[in-house]
Amino acid sequence: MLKFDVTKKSGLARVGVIHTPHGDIHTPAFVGAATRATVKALTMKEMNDLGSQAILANTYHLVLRPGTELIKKAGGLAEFSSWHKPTFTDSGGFQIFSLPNVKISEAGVKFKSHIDGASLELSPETSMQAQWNIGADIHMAFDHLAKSENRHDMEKAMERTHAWLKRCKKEHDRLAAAAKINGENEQYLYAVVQGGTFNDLRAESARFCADVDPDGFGIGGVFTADGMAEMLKTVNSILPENKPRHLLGMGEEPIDLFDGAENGCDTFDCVGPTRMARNGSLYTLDGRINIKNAKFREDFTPLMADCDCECCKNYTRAYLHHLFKTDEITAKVLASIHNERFVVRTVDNIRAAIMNDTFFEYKKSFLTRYYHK
RNA sequence: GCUGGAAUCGUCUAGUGGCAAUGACAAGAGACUGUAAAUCUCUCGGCUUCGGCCUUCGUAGGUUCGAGUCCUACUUCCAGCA
Repeated sequence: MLKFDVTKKSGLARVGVIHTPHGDIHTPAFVGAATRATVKALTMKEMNDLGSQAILANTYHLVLRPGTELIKKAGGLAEFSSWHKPTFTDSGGFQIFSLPNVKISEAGVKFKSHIDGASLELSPETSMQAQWNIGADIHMAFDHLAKSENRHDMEKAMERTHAWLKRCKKEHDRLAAAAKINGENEQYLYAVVQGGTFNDLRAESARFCADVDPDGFGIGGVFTADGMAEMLKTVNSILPENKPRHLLGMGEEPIDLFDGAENGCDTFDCVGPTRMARNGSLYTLDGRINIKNAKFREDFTPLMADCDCECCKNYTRAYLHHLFKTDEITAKVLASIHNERFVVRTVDNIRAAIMNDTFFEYKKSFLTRYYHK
């Protein structure tokens, strides 16, 4: 069983430590999105230097390339990618939502590879096997994200997620037993709570997931912050306190990190910060700026005065503007370092604030300044 | 000097009688939340009471209901020949 120590509680918010075979994660923590076993535009050294504690890779993408057997041969995700810290994998369930031409049945899901059109299937069992090959410390159960916000569809997707969760757990336990015999690292399973915007379904899903007794929980299918805090309150009041909770895919907007932590989420992952960075949208304490805007052409100040990242310590807005306008690779590197550092640090600050009982002051001052409210 | 060819929106470019005029780039702005995203969208002659109006395809004339497109002259550039 995954070891998780809660060291401080304040309402639903808490500070804790997740102990994995690749090290500890001090929570709340922001987990870097490393879909294809890399955080786009960044080296693992850069990720390490900017204070990242963990990364999350995607099973679907790694099944396509390079193949999960290869990653197993390399010694697992951490060895393969040279990220010698905790790792997560997402199950591939998100691709049900994001890819076209997906055929879903009780057995599993048929995809067309977006690379060469080849037919591909994932099921609870094959996703678990793939994730064990990849060898991340923490796996997500293979879940069904509904595309529709229609209650009937949402309920169906939730029920399927629950049925699949039982199969995930069974397969995971089987693989865990085999790994134990072989003396391999333990790997852990998070159940994924679904239910969309319907809090009664969310509550039902939370109870179901808790009963399956996984190592922790993912909270999935959240696409806007509207009603999120209330939903998390519902879910996290039901989930057992002694297991970690991961808010899947949220963190592009700082308010989501605050609302998430306040309502009992321990880890976050989001592609937003690095994607924003590659597209020139950069975080500052006064809100996001588009560094490509003409007004930054002769702005010789740092991107963000109070930032301790490699980018802000060494370069000006005018230089970043120039790198973006000339489409230099370094533009994306520096921007990614900054945005990733910004969210990692924000969540680190949230952790410290919960610890010091200053969370609400910090939240208020941060959000007031960031959103100009 | 002669003979061809060419001049179009910041740049390159489409256009061979109905055109404010094609495409790309550049420029300006916006979007992005478990990454089919180093991606995508919009604007890009001026004015507008959003119906239009005005000014535009090297310059000046001409033919025509109508000219970026045809004719004449000129200017500039390119190629070949001297």
